[in-house]
Amino acid sequence: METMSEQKSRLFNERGELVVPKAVVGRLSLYLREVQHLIRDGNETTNSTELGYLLGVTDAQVRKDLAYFGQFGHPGIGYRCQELVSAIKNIMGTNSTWNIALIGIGNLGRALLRYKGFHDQGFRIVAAFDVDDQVIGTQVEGVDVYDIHDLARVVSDQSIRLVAISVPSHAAQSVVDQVVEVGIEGILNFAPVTISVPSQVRVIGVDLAMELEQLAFTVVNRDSKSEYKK
Amino acid sequence: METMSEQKSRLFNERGELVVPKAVVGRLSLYLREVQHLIRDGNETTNSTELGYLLGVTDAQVRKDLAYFGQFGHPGIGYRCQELVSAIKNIMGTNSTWNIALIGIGNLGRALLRYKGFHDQGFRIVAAFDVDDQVIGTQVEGVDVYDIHDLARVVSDQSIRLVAISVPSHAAQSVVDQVVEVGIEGILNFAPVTISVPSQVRVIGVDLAMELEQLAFTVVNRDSKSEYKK
DNA sequence: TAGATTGTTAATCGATTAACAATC
DNA sequence: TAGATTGTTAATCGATTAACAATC
Repeated sequence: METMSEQKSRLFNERGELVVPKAVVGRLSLYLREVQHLIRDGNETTNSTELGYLLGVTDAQVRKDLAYFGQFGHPGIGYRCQELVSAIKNIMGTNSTWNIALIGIGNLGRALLRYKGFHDQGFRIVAAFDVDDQVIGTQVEGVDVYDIHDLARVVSDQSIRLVAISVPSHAAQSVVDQVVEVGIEGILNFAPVTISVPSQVRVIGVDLAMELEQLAFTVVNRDSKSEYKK
Repeated sequence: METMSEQKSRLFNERGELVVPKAVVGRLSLYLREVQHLIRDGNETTNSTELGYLLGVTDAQVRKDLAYFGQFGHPGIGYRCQELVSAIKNIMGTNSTWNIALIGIGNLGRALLRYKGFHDQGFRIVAAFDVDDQVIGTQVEGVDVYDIHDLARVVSDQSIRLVAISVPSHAAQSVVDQVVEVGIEGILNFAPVTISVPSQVRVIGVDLAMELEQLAFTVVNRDSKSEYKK
């Protein structure tokens, strides 16, 4: 591909494999969040030492992480906050808005519908789905609730590529199969079960009980040394 | 410490530092979840190959991960599911129930109060806190809602060591300071901001918008190779 | 210019995998 | 016993850090 952008050629090697360590991708979101806060606080520029301090990593790591994606630092100056935010958003694909479908209007589903944080980062829940006749056809937080059977049509009409799934565990795999069927590319799964998808579909699982478990572990096995600063 | 248990002596080195890689701790919860499912499906034993398949890691890694904490496999047989579950729960500190306080009764807070998944894994939200006079003194999902000023008393009365914080971002640090003040040991932070705590307090942050960002990245930068199986 | 800070290379550190003797 | 599978060592692989020439 001769027309491949410079950015892409940095992210992939000759075999078409993503060459950015997974850990770096995780930190990218954190950089974005911190730089956005710095802007809100009136900062024009920042630098690897400051960002490293905010994230609890070394300055060398900050520079190396960002350098995977191009050269947007300025020697002697640092990183211009606005520039950095828009560069990271470009990399993450959040410079334009993503339409999201939410499946499962239980307590968590409703909380997600009302959650303001998504919008600020370029995500918009534009459709909700459920199996309960009581809610189908109504609106929740201004979002239409559809029968899950209308999935294909709504996904196509609204150009939806990502879904959030907040259905009971026992229903999760069946819902996943349905969203995969209609061509969804990424799934945010809140059901505490492992789901199977074809290799071209991406899944991120959020298991709230598991997070508490991790916390319990770090508290129980706390020691003198490790410092979780920030 | 002569009386230190064998388990503990495996987890810490001579300098009192935790010697288990962070990544292993993350997988421990996943092992627990999968083995519990295997039990539900009627399995008595499992093995490193099966667990590796379920988690998407190698069999060697499963054995090495579990071996950090002791020898609970049986050569020629594998791992007895019940045994493994209770071993992992012991390690994670979830063999007995943890009392949790929830701070911030907004949409997400209410969803957390109603979430059934915590209880199954040994967590119980026993008290909720807010600043809104309308809800203070009432019950939500059978849980008393207190004024945040009663934090010290309730935390002490109910032996609360962990809190979940679901307040608006701008209020998060102030709430954190208050829970630290009353001796809370671990914080699950749902506010999308970095918070500061003294080094003895543990924090895990869950940022829902960030999870969607990660998902968007993997979808946008998808390539032929990487397979996120399961 | 002098001072600051990047991007990148090479060295270090840590985590994963392969292989296999020990064990049931 | 033969077959299966562990726990562990050594080899490999990948990620982090230190150092510094290049640059503003």
